[in-house]
Amino acid sequence: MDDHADAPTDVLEGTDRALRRAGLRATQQRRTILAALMRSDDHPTADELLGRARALDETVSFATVYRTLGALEAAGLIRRVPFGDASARYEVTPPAEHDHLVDVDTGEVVEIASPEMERLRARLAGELGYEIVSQQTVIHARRKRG
Amino acid sequence: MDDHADAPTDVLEGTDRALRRAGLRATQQRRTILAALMRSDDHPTADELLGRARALDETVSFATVYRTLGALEAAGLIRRVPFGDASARYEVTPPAEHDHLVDVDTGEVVEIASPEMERLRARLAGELGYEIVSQQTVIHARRKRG
DNA sequence: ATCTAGCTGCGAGCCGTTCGCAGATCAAGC
DNA sequence: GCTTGATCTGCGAACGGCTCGCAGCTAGAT
Repeated sequence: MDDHADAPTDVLEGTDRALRRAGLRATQQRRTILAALMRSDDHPTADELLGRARALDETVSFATVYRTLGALEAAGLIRRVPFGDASARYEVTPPAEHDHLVDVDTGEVVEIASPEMERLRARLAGELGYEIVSQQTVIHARRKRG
Repeated sequence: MDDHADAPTDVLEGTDRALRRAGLRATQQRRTILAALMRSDDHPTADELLGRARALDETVSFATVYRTLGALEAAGLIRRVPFGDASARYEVTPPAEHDHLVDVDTGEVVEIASPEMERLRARLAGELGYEIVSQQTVIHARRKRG
């Protein structure tokens, strides 16, 4: 995976294609917002994302961040991660399902990817007659004392 | 398990004991609010709960519902279930962990209890050096056609 | 029965989010 | 390229869920 994107052009071109594929107009602001989220390796709130987007493009406004996040979420490009917080947090839709573990003391977030888990969930839902559309697991945990 | 509570006294006595054990003063309002949640078999919002509590006792107010929910949650007696909604939803803390499956078409909520799941989660967290404090899984799913 | 820490109701206020509108912008068709 | 119209944006005002400050009330210890 590319772990750093020095050339903004790369990221922006990627966002452009992604936006078009999602049936959205590729505006300067949407490009910027999506790019800002893509280069984030945490789970920013709309507010934090506004800050990061503005670092790339001054003109991005508050309302547009919210509207864009809504549109991108509806398109499935990104998703909302429901930590306990008051405000919503976002991540780009990951290629494979994963869960989130939150350290209750530090607030640090660890992503847990487990095919085993995924299979078990699918099986349990299947037994009830359901197909999983999406899934969100947030585990609150504390570091084990050693 | 007792699946219906015809005698309010029973429920109220139960709430009283629970409140005291949690180190909270057993006021009329808290009793009522906790009782209202206990006899709910869904996951009411604070607003819905206010309605149900008022059916039992007119005097319960808005602010008190929120304050009580906060106190009860902090005490571990109840917990917040983070469905996608704007407003928080609550349930009395279940004896055993369970996940929630939400039918995306009907909004219906199914509770899934799986020891296997619980074990797997504990194992995965353990491998990362964490002890699980609490956990919330919300699965959005669609009824299988057939 | 008395006393006081703790709780309640009320209303004002807060914070994240949404909305209406007028002007700007993208991109399809010329 | 230029025009054109649907779509998007910025602004500020509004909204909904929730919290808080205050004055009065109450549980429950003494």
